[in-house]
Amino acid sequence: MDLIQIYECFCDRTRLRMLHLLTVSPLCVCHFQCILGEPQVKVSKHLAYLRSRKMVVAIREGNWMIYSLPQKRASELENNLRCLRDCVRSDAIFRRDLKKLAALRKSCCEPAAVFALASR
Amino acid sequence: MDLIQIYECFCDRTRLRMLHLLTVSPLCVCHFQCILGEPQVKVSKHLAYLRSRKMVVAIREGNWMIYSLPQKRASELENNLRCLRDCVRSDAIFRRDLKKLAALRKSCCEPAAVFALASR
DNA sequence: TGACTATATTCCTTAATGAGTATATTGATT
DNA sequence: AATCAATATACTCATTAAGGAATATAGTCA
Repeated sequence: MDLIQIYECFCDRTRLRMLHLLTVSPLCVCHFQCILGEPQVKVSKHLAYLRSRKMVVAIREGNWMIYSLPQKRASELENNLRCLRDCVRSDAIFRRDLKKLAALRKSCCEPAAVFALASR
Repeated sequence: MDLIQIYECFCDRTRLRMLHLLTVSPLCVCHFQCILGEPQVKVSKHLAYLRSRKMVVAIREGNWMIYSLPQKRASELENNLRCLRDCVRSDAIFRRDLKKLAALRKSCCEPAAVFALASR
């Protein structure tokens, strides 16, 4: 994997928050919409961007698309994701994202099956 | 310091190589030209880009401009620079850059005073 | 089949980026 | 003052990015 591509993916705040969330659990589009508070188009397009660069993979589950980090990740990606988590540990927005995610995992509407996949 | 800005600076290969080199030693424009094999404009403009985002600082030394990482660096920057060095440890281009730098430090033409500053 | 839900894609506009060419600036030297 | 060396800036062009609005697609369920 090309380092530059990783940084290109990282250099938009929305994508950064998405990737950060994906380090915790696979998620579907509606989860992102809900947690990030961003419109569907925006979420969907950023996911397409990430997908085209092999930073995430997607599988369909009925009506839902479940996005996750690739099973097998280049070490550069691993390193940078770890670094990211480190850097945002005390960042208000990223912390709130994690909280919202935790809440979703309990309360969740529908595609709760998603979270079963989190056992990677 | 804003994480996004860091990644924006990181997402061009020339800038990435520059920052990587600066983790070793302050350097002037002509050093970058020589090590990277890129024309003066390109080097100069990328340095301006980095400077405008506070990723590097510059001081004048006669005809030369000496660029270095800021003395006091945000922890995010430190983390990411460390991560970068880690990621490129076995990368051919980055390794060659380091070799060329080492060579320059011995043979160097003129603004050798630069390297005295490396004792940070 | 037809409506519905979740998601993706297209089109458009605006702004930013990267590279090259030419030119300007600034300090040093004679 | 004139010249030179090192570096910076302005201008132009092509490419990419980001967002919004509208529309398309693909599964699901009655």
